[in-house]
Amino acid sequence: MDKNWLNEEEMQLWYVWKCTYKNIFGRVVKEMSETGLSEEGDFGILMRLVDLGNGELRQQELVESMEWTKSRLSHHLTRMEQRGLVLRKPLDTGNGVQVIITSAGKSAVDASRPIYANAVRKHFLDQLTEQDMELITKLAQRIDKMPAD
Amino acid sequence: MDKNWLNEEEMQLWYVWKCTYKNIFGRVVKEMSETGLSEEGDFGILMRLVDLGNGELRQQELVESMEWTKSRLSHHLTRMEQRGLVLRKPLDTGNGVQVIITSAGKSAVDASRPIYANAVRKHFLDQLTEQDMELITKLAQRIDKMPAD
DNA sequence: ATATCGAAGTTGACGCGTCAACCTATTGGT
DNA sequence: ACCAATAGGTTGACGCGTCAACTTCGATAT
Repeated sequence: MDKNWLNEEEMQLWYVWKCTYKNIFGRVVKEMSETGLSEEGDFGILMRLVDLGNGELRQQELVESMEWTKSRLSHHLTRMEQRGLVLRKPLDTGNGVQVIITSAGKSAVDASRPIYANAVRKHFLDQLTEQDMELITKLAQRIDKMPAD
Repeated sequence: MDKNWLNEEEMQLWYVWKCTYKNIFGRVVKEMSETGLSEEGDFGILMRLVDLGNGELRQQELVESMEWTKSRLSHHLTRMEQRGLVLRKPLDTGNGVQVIITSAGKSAVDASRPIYANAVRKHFLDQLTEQDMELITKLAQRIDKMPAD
């Protein structure tokens, strides 16, 4: 009963939680890989461009909506630009950069959407009972409320 | 009701789940950072060396126990060796490498254990209801049973 | 002995994230 | 008009993971 160590069960629960997350997320990522787009980055960005901005958004808006750092986004956009998924255009009205989806980007996100939806359903949503969903929502609220310290 | 898209609630639940994980894990990682050891890698390896092997283990045993690839472990050990946390010695009995914790490694893991325990409790265990724990356990079983495809 | 095969590790290249430093417009105060 | 501060982005270095290619050392069969 050492207060300074985790006992077997505590360790186990922590471990199981991490594994479960990684399994689910890993499976979704794996199914997404056939689309050539990554789940968090590529797909997240392209989807936002289309759904929120009808094809284009300011870089700053993307940063806020994704809760990424500007650095991370900048790096990622550079890579996506090289792959021909988006292009960047300096705003004429002063500071700022407009991110615009290319036709290749549009095709990619269109093709990926059903695959994404299926993967998330199959590996996550379909595995949850109604009660599970409620618990997850409540847990999320509790965690959100906690100071990150 | 497009079967090929995720609707608002589905999207939301998936998002919330990912955020919750990242929040919890991120907070634990952050508290660990003051120890100079990473949670998954450094601490996981050192802890296993001590608890499973009384200070040393074969690289292959580490690989199995951590469920890492040998490549990942090799890279990580190279970095840890450079930091003076472990050292590697070729086995005289043929193939294989023995990983041995250094005194610096031992001190580091000793000092980190309580910090780790506190962080996991504070940000994870203490936030869970009995019901949540059950959810996690049951979900894990369901997920494990599923073929990864 | 020899050829083969598999187990154990290493290596290099690449994509991803973070961090700190930096650049350059715009804005607000005096 | 001028100076400082801030907002918006970029860049370079570094650690981390993955993947594929490669080495090296047994074990096993012939």
